[in-house]
Amino acid sequence: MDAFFASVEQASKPSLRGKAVVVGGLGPRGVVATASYEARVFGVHSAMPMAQARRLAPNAAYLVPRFALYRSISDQVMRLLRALSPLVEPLSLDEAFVDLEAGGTAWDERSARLAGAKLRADIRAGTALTGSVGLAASKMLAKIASEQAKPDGLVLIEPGTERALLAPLSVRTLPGVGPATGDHLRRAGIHTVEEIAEAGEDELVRLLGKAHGHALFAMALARDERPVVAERETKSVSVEDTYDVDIHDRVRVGTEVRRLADRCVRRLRAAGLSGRTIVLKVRRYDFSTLTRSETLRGPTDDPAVVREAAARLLDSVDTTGGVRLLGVGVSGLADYTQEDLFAQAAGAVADESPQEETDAAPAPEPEAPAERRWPAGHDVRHAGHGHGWVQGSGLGRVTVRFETPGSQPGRVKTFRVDDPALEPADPLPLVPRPPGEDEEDEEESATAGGGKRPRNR
DNA sequence: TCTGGGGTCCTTATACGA
DNA sequence: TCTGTCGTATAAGGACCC
Repeated sequence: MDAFFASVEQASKPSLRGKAVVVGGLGPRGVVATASYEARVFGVHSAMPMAQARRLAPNAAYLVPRFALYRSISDQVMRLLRALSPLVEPLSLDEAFVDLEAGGTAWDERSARLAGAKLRADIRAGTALTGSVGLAASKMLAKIASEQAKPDGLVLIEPGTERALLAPLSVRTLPGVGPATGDHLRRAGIHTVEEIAEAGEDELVRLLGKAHGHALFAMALARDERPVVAERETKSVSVEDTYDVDIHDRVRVGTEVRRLADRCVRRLRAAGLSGRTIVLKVRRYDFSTLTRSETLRGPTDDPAVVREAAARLLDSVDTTGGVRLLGVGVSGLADYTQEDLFAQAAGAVADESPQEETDAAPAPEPEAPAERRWPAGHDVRHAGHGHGWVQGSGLGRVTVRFETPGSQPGRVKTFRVDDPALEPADPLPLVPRPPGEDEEDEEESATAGGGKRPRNR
């Protein structure tokens, strides 16, 4: 999908169409998740600090991500993909590999182009969004093709042309070559894919190590036999928070770690998993990151056990100077939920207390700041004016634009944050549902994260 | 106002039992 | 009995991806 989060927001908010839209964390330490193509013109891109984005594009619309909505649209698109083949490998909410041959959907260039074109049309009809398609003989090449196809295009790499096509490209186009490996190669005088091939396998292994070296050399020769795998098992579950200001108080650090442990266990249990290894992550004031881990004698999903392990791990960490991020994770997963006697014995019987605080919004209670109660971009309903979305809030006021996916760009009105006529609302479908076709069991209605969740992530 | 959150995989060091 | 070695777990850190 093209600029997925930003495109969803534009589709759901007519006044933002054709405008620079930036979706990401709005706090002092937020980063950009997705920038619309209009915003990219200003140099804004993913992973950029929000502060920098605001300097580059001060007039863009800045919105917090609405994952529940994106997930429901993602599910819709993935369903279209699974109609093409049972072999669908999602990479994220907005990207997936499909083995068209295995699905019997395509067997040559012509049939592949047809399938790709139809898919793009179906996506547009079903979601009002554009998606790009890359068609090729391997995952790596399909991925590169889809990058070239963006936005709103289709690219097919013809068999036999692969190596010539790769040769002049930057090493950074190959999957697995990021900033560090890119620098490494550059210092060795290797800038293009062709130069990787010329360097030879031994040299690459010497430069980058065994796994990476062999893999990269194969990629450079357009050799990639990795199969499309539909179901991948989850290997770890973790949660982490970056705090708006560094935490110095050791007691506060302890309570945060406990909260994170509880949240992590809730996710673990929701997935029907338990795990043996508990991991604590600490990012300090200077951005140095360290992890401490401990492996239990058996898998657990007991909040008290995880909490106490995390607390023990914290004991071995120096937090003077302050911490900016804390995280708790569980790995070494077992897919069955087993009450483990050893692990349980390790934790006191002070079991079962973490039933408060739902996974989602961290309790926007009475005196929550306006920005928390009315997050920018979220939908609302006003008794008199109908459906709209929060354009901004603060100082006791909330500004709402009244429009819906199918309407003309709407009007803006401002209310007091405690106006009783105003209440949060669920997102509306981006495409009007054809009458008489209520979607049956898969009813997820683009609402909050309820309902079933994909087995992974 | 520098730098999110959720993952995966690899490398290196160390400990330990056969 | 002593010593080296081999394979496997564990722990910590890094790179990468979306």
